[in-house]
Amino acid sequence: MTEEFSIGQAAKLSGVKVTTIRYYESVGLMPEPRRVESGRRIYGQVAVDLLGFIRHARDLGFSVEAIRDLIDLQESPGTDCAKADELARRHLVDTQSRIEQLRVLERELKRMIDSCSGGEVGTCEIVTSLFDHSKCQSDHKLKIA
Amino acid sequence: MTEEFSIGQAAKLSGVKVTTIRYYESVGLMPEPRRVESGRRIYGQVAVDLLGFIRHARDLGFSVEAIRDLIDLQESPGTDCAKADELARRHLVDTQSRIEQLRVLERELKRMIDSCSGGEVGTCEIVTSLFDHSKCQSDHKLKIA
DNA sequence: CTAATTTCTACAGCGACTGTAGAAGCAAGA
DNA sequence: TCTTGCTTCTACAGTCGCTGTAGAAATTAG
Repeated sequence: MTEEFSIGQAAKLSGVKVTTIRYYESVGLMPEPRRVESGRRIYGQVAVDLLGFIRHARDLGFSVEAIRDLIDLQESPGTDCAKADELARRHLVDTQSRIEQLRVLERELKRMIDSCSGGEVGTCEIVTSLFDHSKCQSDHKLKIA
Repeated sequence: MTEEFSIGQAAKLSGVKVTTIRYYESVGLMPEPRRVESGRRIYGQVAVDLLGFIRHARDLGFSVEAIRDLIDLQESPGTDCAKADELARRHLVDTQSRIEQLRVLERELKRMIDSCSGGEVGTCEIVTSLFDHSKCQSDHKLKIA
């Protein structure tokens, strides 16, 4: 006989919080589980594994939408995995460009902090350089994701 | 006589969208502007500069809360700039740790993509490694900010 | 048996906006 | 003058990925 878990046990086993599990169900990422007579959810090992999959993918920064796609893929194991590859690659590209953005911010912040010599706000480089657009190259092109 | 700008002109000059300007006003980041008789907002150069300041700070990833602090500081120019320095430093630390997180993700995504040799989803490394927890070191410790 | 914990539903809130709807103002061309 | 089309106005809902709240019912531990 296969094991059955309460939502709390599933949460502990998968590392996904109880409330988050219910949220995933509400947005259709998790299938609706069976219930005991009183209405409480019961999960089997398959559901717990799926939760682990979701958590792992979220840890890797995949959006819920992307995870939905990955689950769909995973549920038709005969398919070519080009789609999964593409999802991962796109996500990699996103990640890399986000890193690039943040590195520009890092440089600019360091510059601001370095040129702040203490003293008064009126002459503080950190404050004035925010007003003075021209000192910075990191404008417009960047979006904070 | 000082120039006056409509919200649309202020938006163009500052690079902050019209709707976003109204949003900043609604959360108290921008002061309530004067209005013409019909109710339309009018802005002066000072307000436009402030919008530029806000945009620049947002581009640098400062939260609206942090910007509120920076504006308060900037409005009392006799103060010591230690607070601004601290805000910038904390933001730098946040930025750097975010970069570190993303680098871990980048490595893991690359590993997944490299080990995917095409073929079927059932054996695809991208899908299976999401199920197989143990292959990855980037768990639990990371939070997607 | 009681107290504590878990679970349930339904809804509001977070941050930083963006989008929608419907009304009113305003400038330029026919 | 009329019309067309742009801008602006308010107020509210939606985005994402949850988290927190309230109040009730079920279960478990002592």
